[in-house]
Amino acid sequence: MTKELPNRFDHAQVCREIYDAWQAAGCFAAKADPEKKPFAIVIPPPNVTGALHLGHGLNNTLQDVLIRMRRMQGYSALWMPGTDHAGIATQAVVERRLKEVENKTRHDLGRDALVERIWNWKDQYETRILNQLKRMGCSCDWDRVRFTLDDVCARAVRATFFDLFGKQLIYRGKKLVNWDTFLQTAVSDDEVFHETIQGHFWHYNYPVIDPKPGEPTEVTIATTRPETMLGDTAVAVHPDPEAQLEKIETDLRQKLADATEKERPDIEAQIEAIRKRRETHLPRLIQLRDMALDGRKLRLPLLGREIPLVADIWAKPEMGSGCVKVTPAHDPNDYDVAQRQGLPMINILHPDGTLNAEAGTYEGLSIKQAREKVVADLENAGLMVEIEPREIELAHSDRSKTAIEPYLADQWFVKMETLAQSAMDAVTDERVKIFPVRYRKGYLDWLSEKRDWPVSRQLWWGHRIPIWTIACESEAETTRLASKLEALIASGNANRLVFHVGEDHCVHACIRDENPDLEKQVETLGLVQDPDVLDTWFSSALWPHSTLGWPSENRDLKYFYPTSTLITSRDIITLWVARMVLMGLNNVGQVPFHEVFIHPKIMDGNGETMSKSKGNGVDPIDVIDKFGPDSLRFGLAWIAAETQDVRMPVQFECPHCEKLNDQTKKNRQLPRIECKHCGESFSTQWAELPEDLQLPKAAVVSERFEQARNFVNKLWNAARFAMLNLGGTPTSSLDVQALETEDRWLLSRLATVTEEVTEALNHYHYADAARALYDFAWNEFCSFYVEMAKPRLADAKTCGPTQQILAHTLDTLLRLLHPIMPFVTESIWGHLNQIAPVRGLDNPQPAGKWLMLSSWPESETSHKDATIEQRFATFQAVLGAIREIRSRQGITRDTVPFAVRCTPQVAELLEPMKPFFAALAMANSTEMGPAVESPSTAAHVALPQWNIDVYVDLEEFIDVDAELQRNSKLLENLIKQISGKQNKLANESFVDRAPADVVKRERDSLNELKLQRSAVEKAIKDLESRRS
RNA sequence: GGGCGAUUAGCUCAGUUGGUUAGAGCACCUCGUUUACACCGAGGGGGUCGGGGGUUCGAGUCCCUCAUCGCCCACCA
Repeated sequence: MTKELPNRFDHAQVCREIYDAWQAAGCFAAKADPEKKPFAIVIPPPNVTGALHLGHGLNNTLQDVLIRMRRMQGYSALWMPGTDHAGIATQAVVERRLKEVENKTRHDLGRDALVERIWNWKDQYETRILNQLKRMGCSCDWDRVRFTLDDVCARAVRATFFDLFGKQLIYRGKKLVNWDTFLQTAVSDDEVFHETIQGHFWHYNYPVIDPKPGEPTEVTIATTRPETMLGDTAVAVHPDPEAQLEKIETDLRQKLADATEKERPDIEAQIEAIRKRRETHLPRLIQLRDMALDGRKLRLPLLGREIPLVADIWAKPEMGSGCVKVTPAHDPNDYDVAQRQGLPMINILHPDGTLNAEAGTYEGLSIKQAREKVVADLENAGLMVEIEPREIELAHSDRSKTAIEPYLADQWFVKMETLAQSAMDAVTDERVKIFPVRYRKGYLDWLSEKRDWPVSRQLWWGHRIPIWTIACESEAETTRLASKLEALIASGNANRLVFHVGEDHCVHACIRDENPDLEKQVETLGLVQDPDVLDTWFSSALWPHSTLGWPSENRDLKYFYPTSTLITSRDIITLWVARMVLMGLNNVGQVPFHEVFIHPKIMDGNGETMSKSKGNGVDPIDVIDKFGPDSLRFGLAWIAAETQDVRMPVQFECPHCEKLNDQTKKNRQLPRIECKHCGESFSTQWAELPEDLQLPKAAVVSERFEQARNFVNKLWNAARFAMLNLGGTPTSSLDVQALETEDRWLLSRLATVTEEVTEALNHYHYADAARALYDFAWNEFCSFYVEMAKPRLADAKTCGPTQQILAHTLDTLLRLLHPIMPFVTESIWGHLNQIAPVRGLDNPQPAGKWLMLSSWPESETSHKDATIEQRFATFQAVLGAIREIRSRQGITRDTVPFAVRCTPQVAELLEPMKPFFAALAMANSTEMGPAVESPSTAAHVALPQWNIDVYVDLEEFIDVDAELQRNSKLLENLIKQISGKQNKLANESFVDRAPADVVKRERDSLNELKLQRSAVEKAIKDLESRRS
């Protein structure tokens, strides 16, 4: 059977079979096993908005590597899978699709029908996402798949809301929200992006009502949004402009004192501007301030409303006219002013962005229309002073790509004071450790602001807020209703219903679990359920315990919670990680996880983050199809170092010639591209026209995975070699100390690598683990041991131990590589089990059926032997020297004689390696030892760090000129190094102050270099005499 | 404006507490199809470690500064 093994690992064929077999054998199932220690990871639930890209590929690879290692280490390892409903993002995608395909809005469909559509979308993408994870080899416990909107998570959400509401940690308040007029919902700050557009700065006047003699008759203000003046409720001036200007000047002077030469002119100009302003503006500002304190009013243009002039610190005397209009319902800062000054707040917008009745004659206009009309009317009224072009940053909704309007709305908030503090404490006292540690700061800073968390969203897709509200007419009615609700609570609903009386006689009742009867009774009293849903992060925050069944007490929750590690990306440390910590503490009383690992982000070739909308995202499936899942995983682990993000240039794979075309900013959004190699056209994800869709579509991949693919193949072929040679492997115990140098070297290295890999993975140093394994497997196991094993396997006397060591090393290597490359290792394991089922050195044992369930290797520290490793390194160096000479001299087929000048100890050590010089470098040793001198026909390589000279006697092969040239270069280099070291050692302070061992090392090194120099000089002399 | 990070070979990145001649993969050059592997093997070329200053016997590594780039937070009448 082994002869039939193909010379390439057929991932397309094999991986599915292996994955299905693992699943059928129950390898992924995690049980609360009291005999084992628990180890749990909850997946950061991917959004069901779309398919996974390479960033998710990295995230999930790292989780799977860890969970597989822990499983092998004997933990009861749970990887909890699931997806996130991603509230606004998913609703926006579905609504956009609805608009594009059917030209309908959500209002045409209605709430239930839209939500049903979104569920369909979710089903489709959840299936796709879970399938992507499976193709990647993720060993999640698939029987436990959760969705943040499913019944289990819903119970947790309602229990949490009920609890917080009962503790008065959830309250209702007004807040200016970012209003998306297209989706007609509030969007969070994180879902807003800013775009610089060319706009204007309009300066116009507000007339003063009944100005006294000497007083200004009007106040000039400036705005980029003139239409909002319809909602103005005041104009503000600074309460103490003189002191404020003085303070600014003082600060600037301070800055000037510390400034560099380069900064000075700029600061000086600023100081000058402030001084000038004191002359030009200050008297008038003081006058206005006095008028404000006097309670004077202004006439709001166009609408004619009287509005007060107020003194408030928001107005900056150093800017513009020094006065600012106040529109509390449509500007966050103005909102603060209104709070301070007790001003009314006038909302001038309908939810769809058109103006409402407050706008008077402007009612019904869109914002754009209103702006044009307001500007025109101001000009007609002769109030416009100046229109100044200006670049402005305009807020846009990330979801609908339309402009954001600040909008005053009733919202539910979570009080953060105590919750945030608890989450800060958990990190400060290291109950939760964050790696790399630098991310702690951002976490703590964000939480320390303790800003209340607005949790309501005006959406249809999400957890409906479990609050029923009624606005009563009077105090008396409120009291009556309260007693009815109390009676309802007393009738056996104590843990199910709670209510609070809010402002304006509003009564809010919260129902804990889904309970149609109770809901009906509450609704009979006239209360109506809040139409809003919760912020998606509310349910995500519960993920570590809600997925384990909280609030119901159960074995799994007890056993697996707190979970062990959270592996995620840095952009959601605050939004998600911090909130999980505080919710976990509030609900369960314990942190949700002990450690958090923040991994790098994957950027495209231009250093931009990958995203679907930019068209630079890579579907892991494309990479898997081309390179195989093991290559994807190894390639990702290889780059997962902790310092920084990684650029991964992306290519289109031409479906005609399979060659790669670079993806650029220019071509990444084109529907069709012409292959630069074969000239044929192919389509991309952006294809829409029928003629484009006809074309074959290009997979988007990155050549970064070629290295990993080659490594998989290398391992596969090393295993193939083993298969061909391991028939009849002995199963007796081996005395390791009695083995040959190369055996002990390999076992020593294996012990070291085992330790390094284990240690690296324990500290999330994935790249280190991948590199250690790559180097060992390729350079040491394949390039040396396997090559050296060939002659030994052919000899009946040495065959047995060699087979045993080969089998054992391959066995251990497979275990170590398995978490990173599960498929190819499991496949090889199956073959190995047929040819050499019993493996080991000291009391060999039959191997288990599944590699994935076998044990993680322990480092055999007794095998570690620094002397042996040193000796072997000497051998490698001499071998390298011979190979270098052969290559330089262009000798390809002939066997050459060589001699080595070295200490007697080295000679003794090299003696048994003689056959390997023949096998690995086609070279026969003539002489080794201190007495060896350069033959006149020799090419020479010096190994200063070993105090060795290697001579290859080339006789008629020698290319004298080439050799001379090389030796001169060598000599030059040696002289440079010698003089460097001599200078160093001549430096008294170095000799005095540097540690003795460092100085000694330098001295020894210098002596060796000098020996080398004379050897090279002699070689040159010989060569020259030969030439002449 | 505040914070964090980055700048090392043509490209993408490593470089552990400061200490021999700074590494890897890809790309490049030369040679080679010996029965695991051409997705291979052997060898090679290529770096003033972003600029400047400092600490130190000694700096890619520590400190200051400048430049460029990226991310996060705040703000932007």
